[in-house]
Amino acid sequence: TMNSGVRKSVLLYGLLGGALIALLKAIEYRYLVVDHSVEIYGGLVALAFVSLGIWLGLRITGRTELVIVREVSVPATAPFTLNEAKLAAIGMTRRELEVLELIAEGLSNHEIAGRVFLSENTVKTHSKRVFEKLAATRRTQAVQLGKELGLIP
Amino acid sequence: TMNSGVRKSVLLYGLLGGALIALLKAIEYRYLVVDHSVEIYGGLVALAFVSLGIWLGLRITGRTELVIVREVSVPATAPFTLNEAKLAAIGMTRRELEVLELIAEGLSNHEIAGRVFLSENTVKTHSKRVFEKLAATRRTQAVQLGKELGLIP
DNA sequence: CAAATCCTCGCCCGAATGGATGATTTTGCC
DNA sequence: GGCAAAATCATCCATTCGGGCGAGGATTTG
Repeated sequence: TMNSGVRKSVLLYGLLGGALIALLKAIEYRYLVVDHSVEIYGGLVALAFVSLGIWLGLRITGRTELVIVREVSVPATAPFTLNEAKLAAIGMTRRELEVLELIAEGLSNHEIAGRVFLSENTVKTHSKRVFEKLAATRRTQAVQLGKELGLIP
Repeated sequence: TMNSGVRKSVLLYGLLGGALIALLKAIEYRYLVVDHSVEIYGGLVALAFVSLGIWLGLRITGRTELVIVREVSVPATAPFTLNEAKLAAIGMTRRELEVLELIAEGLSNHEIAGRVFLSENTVKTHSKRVFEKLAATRRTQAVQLGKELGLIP
């Protein structure tokens, strides 16, 4: 058991050592090796194993990124998106919605007619349909319901 | 310069090696050392440096805390706080504000009268004052202005 | 093409609302 | 207690609004 571990290590540093020797030879450092062969060899081997250890250490621990998600509450003025579903569900047309919006702005039928270039009677017809579809009997009520349904801001 | 680095390494593994040898002696592994001294010694040194490397690797990386700040758009139903300042600025009374709130809910004067136990005429008087102070001529307009001024939700 | 839907406009009538004015009672405060 | 502000109620009148009914034209869709 321990024997195999030792043999593996021996094989490993033997190979590394051989490689290093070859490298040193190649770059003409032979004289150094001759002079201080043991120190140089040992030092380089130590350096190599330290590097290996560092690599292993980084490898086995993986990226221990501690992810902290900090959620910040933002006031967020809901930008208002028209509730198309509700719009279709109650069968309200674009023109009717447009009239409802103008009613919500506080305009009279006469003013709305002037704004969208319609006769006052037409505006009355549209508002009438709006009331029917919203089940309202007053414009203030229609506005309230329209807001609740997300049809107007 | 390089000399000092090498000397340091030599000193380091020299000391470590000595310590290991002492350790081995103490635990009666001398016969092994005698037989395969070079292999055992090198292997143990390699093991030591690998351990050092692993320790270093873990040390230098530390725990990288990755903080992610996520802006969560809270529905933020602004709890609505009555704008007392505006209220006082335009001189609107509590009763008048109450009537304005009910108008905003879509109630008729008759319904409001029933709700707050007033005669319809009184409700009309209050709503009239509300219109004066808001410079409105219609209840839908008064509601719109009231919302803008922060008098009603 | 025919049917359906939407948009447009008109008329009538009753109910609701807005505006003006006045009066009495209640309430808060000095 | 007395004053000022607020709240209450009323009447008259004009305008607006809501509801019912009808109808013609434009656009889309089967």
